[in-house]
Amino acid sequence: MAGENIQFREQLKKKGYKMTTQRQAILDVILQHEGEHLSTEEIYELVKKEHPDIGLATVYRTLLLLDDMELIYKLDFDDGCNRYELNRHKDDHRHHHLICTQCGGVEEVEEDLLESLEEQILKNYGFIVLNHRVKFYGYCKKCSENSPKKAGQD
Amino acid sequence: MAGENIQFREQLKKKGYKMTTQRQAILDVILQHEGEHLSTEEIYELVKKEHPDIGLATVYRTLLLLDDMELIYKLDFDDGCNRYELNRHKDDHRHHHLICTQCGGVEEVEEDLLESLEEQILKNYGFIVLNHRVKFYGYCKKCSENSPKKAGQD
DNA sequence: CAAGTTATTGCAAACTTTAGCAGCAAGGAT
DNA sequence: ATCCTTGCTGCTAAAGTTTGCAATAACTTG
Repeated sequence: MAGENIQFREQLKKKGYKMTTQRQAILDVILQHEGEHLSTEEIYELVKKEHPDIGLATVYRTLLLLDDMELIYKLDFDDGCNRYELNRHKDDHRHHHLICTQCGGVEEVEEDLLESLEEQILKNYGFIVLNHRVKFYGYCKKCSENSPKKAGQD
Repeated sequence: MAGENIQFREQLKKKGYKMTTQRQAILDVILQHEGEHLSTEEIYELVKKEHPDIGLATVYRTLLLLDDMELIYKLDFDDGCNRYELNRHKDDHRHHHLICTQCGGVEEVEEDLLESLEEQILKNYGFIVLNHRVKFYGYCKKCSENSPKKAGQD
């Protein structure tokens, strides 16, 4: 759990950003609530317990930053607000997400296997791929063993 | 192109909803602009040309409805607004998006090439993939020919 | 085709997220 | 430890999206 903090500091420094008590506090809350899909407002309320003076805008900005750094991952459950989840596989952005449309759970896949696709994209479209975001929707093992329904979306 | 209209009417009836001139007008605009990733505001402006009295909230609600029915798909390009695209290939896997971090432009890739990855996911994780969302971030042809800068993120 | 039922609309207010700005604080250098 | 540069914060306003409600329009039934 301390690993994320150190890594966070290093990534910030590398990009010329600064570590602040607010950012620390927000990351702490996220780490303490690993596994929950907290919304921005929920994170704001939790952070306020220790830091009552923090501004909501700061929470929004920090979450954006953490998402950029891929320390957290923005989820879209179509419930009218942004929700985030801790991303345990830090600097390696080469992983994908499996989103179960039944239970809402999110798993991660280590395999990448997109190199050939990216080469083809460069060849056919002249587009240089620097990064990617891949989400697979379907049924996780548990749910598919129980009761498969119909497909869901982003 | 008329197929979508008939299909839309039938789906509405099946769910006990009603066809209205507003819904018709909004669907028409989307059909007429297939291939563009229109935002809610853009759709609103286009619809207003023929139906000046339509309310913005109606456009929001109708797009939500069309998204529920999977006649359109909501896209998240992180540009601060909802964008939608027509869903031509129902049940079919969809194309990928190339997002230029320099100019913000969005292209589409027709190739899929994810079957082998999805098989591997089923084998290793027991996860049944029904659909996927793939975004590639980088430099489009034009931007990379001009001035390649530094890497961008989601 | 008129009447009744009920979903839908437009408006406005509420809510969520982003942007601009002046003062503040973090990190590096002295 | 102090100064200095520059990013960061909190506030507020604006932009984007959703919700509540009374009036309206669409489908059903007779």
